[in-house]
Amino acid sequence: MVKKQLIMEKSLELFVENGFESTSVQQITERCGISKGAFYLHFKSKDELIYCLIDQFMSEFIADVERSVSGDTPPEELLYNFLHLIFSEFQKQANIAKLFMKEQVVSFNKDLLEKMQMYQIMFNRIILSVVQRQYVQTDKKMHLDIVMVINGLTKSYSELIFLDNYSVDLDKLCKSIVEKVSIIAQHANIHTITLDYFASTNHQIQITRESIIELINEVLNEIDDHKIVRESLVLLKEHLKESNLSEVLVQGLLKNIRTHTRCKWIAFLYQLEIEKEGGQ
Amino acid sequence: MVKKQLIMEKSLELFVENGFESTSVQQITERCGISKGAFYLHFKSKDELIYCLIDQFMSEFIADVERSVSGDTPPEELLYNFLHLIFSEFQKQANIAKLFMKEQVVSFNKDLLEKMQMYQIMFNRIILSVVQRQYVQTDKKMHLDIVMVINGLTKSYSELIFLDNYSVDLDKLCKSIVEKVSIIAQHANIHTITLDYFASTNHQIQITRESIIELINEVLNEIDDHKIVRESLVLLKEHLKESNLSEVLVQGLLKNIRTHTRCKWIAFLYQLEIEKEGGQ
DNA sequence: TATACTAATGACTAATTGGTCAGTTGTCAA
DNA sequence: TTGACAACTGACCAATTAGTCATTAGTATA
Repeated sequence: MVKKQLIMEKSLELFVENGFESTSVQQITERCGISKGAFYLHFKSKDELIYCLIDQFMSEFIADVERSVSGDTPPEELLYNFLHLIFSEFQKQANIAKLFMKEQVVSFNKDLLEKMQMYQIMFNRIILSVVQRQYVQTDKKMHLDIVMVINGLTKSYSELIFLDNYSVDLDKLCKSIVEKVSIIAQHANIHTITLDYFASTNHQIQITRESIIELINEVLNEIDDHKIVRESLVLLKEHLKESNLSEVLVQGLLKNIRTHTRCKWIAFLYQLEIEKEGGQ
Repeated sequence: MVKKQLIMEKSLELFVENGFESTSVQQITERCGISKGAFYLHFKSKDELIYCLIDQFMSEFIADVERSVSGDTPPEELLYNFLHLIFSEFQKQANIAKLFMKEQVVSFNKDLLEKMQMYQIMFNRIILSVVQRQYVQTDKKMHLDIVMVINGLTKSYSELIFLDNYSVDLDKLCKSIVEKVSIIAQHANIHTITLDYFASTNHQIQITRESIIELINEVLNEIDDHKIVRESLVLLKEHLKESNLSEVLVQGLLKNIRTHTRCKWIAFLYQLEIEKEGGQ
């Protein structure tokens, strides 16, 4: 399995350097010092590689972001925590962050495109929930515009830092963005986006119990170690079908699996699903 | 020459649909209903096509932007004018605007990359000059951060409107952005970017008299009609070498050529060059 | 009609692409 | 030493690519 990681790392470098389309499998295998056949031992196709690369990063990333602004954070620290996590995660995974900034949606296959869209929506949802909690005083009509401001500032500062290699003090940067957003939340009156935008994009994302079960099965096939994680997953899967566990037990099981990187995404979707059920 | 325009239009469509790398010359010629040979009658290579496409749009775009915030605009309207021009220009040239948002710098050849970088710097300079004039009261240390805010907001709202097809009232949108930026200019205190960033990027852009003369010669070869434009260009070229005209005459000649789309860029660079000279 | 010219064609090439698979290598246990 | 097995190789394939060029079509002038 270590070779698979090697391929992912080296190919990521090449994608950042030359773009996805312009990087050939040949180039990847050369940089890895392996043969072409070895590549196809680990990935069914070049498309699967890019899909893996993005999915692995994004599922973990979104789940981390979600946790950084979870219920037990004081409302006034939400945005700061959110920003800090994003920028430090970008710093840790500089290559894939750059790939996201440079390469855009074009030229990805349909599956990946849909997935990306879903991540985008989830991301916006998280930001919206941050805004709703941190800026309770602000008129709700402004909330979506504030989401746009956060999105825009994050984007332009990210590019400055990671593409232009401008070095800043992370703490100061986050504080400065929080300051700007807070000022706007306090004083701005003109809003341009209405909730129908979110409504129109939200219904596109379909999380079903079946899709989560499928995901769990996938992960169960992949991990062999970690008895606790395996058994928790099995129990959670059971619960999805039969609803045979109390809430507190489910929360415990979710905490069990969240430590495993491959499960963060499942935990996130699971939480969303049971919240949806509870709300109805 | 009408066929060249056809190629540019149709190829632009395809680039937006599939990306630059994934669009083959074959596809372009098919959509145009012409043969492969005909394509290479108008463009030396596929690279030249994309270069033309971007350069033609950008040179005109930047020059228009620059004019929209020129000296005779009341300071309090500068940012509004700037934003309004950008968004309405994007609306007019929706396809190429989308291309810029979707396709990023990767996979372009070196020449084009340098050019793009130059445009980016010019763009930032224009925004900075807007900020400096409209927000004179604001601490200068905040100016670059305000530039970042404008950049970020423009970017995220553009994507919302042009990629997600969210329709908004242009006037209201611009007012809302101006409001946000003004609020930040008034209240924000934490700044994260220092002028050394601009200093470090600015020296990269080298406009020499020779390069302007070269540009003028290029355009002279391309346009046959328009006697006034031709003669103005020749006189301006002379003046670059000999400095034989008074400032007021030069300004008049610049006004003569600015009406011609292919000359807007030259006029812009020329203005920059003579200002540089005057300042020294 | 004959000539001269440009505009346009599309079969062609050489190179590269993603992907395959018969065969080789290395590493175990028996 | 043998045999079984998985990891790995790289020559190979069909498809596609950007770009070329001998040929043809169309048109204006003589």
